[in-house]
Amino acid sequence: MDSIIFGFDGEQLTVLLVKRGVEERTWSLMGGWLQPDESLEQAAERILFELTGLSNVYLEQLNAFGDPYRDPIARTISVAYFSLVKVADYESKLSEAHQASWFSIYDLPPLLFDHGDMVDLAIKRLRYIAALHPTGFELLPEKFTIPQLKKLYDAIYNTEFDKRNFSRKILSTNLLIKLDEKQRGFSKRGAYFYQVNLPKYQQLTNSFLNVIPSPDTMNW
Amino acid sequence: MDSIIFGFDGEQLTVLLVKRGVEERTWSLMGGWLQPDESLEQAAERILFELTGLSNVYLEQLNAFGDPYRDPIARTISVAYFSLVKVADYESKLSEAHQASWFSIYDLPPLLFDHGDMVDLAIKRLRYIAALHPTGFELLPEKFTIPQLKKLYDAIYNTEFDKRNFSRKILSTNLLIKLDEKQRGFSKRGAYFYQVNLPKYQQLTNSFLNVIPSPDTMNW
DNA sequence: GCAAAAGTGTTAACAGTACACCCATGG
DNA sequence: CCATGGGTGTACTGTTAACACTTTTGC
Repeated sequence: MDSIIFGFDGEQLTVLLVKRGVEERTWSLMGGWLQPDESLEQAAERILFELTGLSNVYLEQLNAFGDPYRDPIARTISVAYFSLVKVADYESKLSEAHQASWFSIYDLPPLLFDHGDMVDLAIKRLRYIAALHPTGFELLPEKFTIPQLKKLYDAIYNTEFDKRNFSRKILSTNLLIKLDEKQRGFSKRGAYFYQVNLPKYQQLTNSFLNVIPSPDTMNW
Repeated sequence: MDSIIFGFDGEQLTVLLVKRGVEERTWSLMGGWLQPDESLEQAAERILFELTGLSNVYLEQLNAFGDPYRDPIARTISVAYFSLVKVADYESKLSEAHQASWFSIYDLPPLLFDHGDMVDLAIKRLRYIAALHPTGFELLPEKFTIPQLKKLYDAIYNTEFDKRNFSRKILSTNLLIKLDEKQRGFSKRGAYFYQVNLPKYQQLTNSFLNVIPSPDTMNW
């Protein structure tokens, strides 16, 4: 069981890596073993919690990896999960037991076994999901500004979105609630904070894979 | 390892089920065990081949299922694959060793273990994928007509698409090559056969998960 | 008062939707 | 000659995409 943990530091989309193994020379994904009475998802939650102290986090099964030679020592199957965490919540909760560190997805070190493939696939999946559904909030604090959200999407897709179209599109979902408060200290004018309309958002997340096109609405 | 095998009989979207287990009283998905030197995908291909004699088939990992009590006898993890097969190719290749039979997805018998969940998830995934990418061809013979294709999509989504809009959308992908030949015997006028522009299609399939939105092209 | 980021509106092109008629042919 | 399914076109509507100027405020 391995975990691809995504974060966002305000500029870069990042992945959390640890030093693991006997030699502790190479970086790897956070991982662990499935316990006898755990479901896969429970194990993924536990592993995430052990490293970050976080629970109630966006978590999704990515894929099972089972190349017979992926681990040169023993034949193992790994089910990879990926999660989106709010880096601010995490901060110092980072378990001291692991040497863990965030890396930009555009500047990763060599990784153990097939962990590089896992990260690549996770990035693809994240891009895929985030393009179809408004998921970005999962990587931002409770309160965030539209420019922050745009920077996140810029980072995910390594591009630059048009801020006018971007904010129109986001706001048209009616998923964001504008707060009276402004972000201070970053820009002179200050940007309004927003927060997610949680009930509405959760209704959506439950059904990402449930969306059935109505007649003539296929989207090729 | 379990396999959700989809087919299309011209009217209904169907799933291939077998009688398995000691008592052979309940239906189940086709499954098998991973061999020591096989990758997951190789195992899925082998299992599919053993039952249907087919290879070179659309095959995709669905999910790993690992509820601790999914199999009441032993703790097992199952990686489920789903595949789309051309029923016509298959026909009598059906291995006699297994009692196998096609069921409409709208009329399934009770299934072993969590196989019902697997099928449900596979149907969702198929709907999801087919709405975003032109995959339907995988379930039809080499040569097929537009009305056949429309019937397939009607069956997948349990709805009725508008034939004018449907054919315009399909043809606008430029993925279909019109043949000179007409289907005879089914309708009086006869419908033209088409076949897939394979190179173009394969380029696409390789990148279903690679599609990166260009700026301002997110699709919420 | 100016630099830097926030915020907002308009237009043109395109895609999606709804809808109806003619065509070819076997019987 | 008529019933059945095959094939096509058009007008309307909504969405996407491209683009530029004004506002606020810390310094």
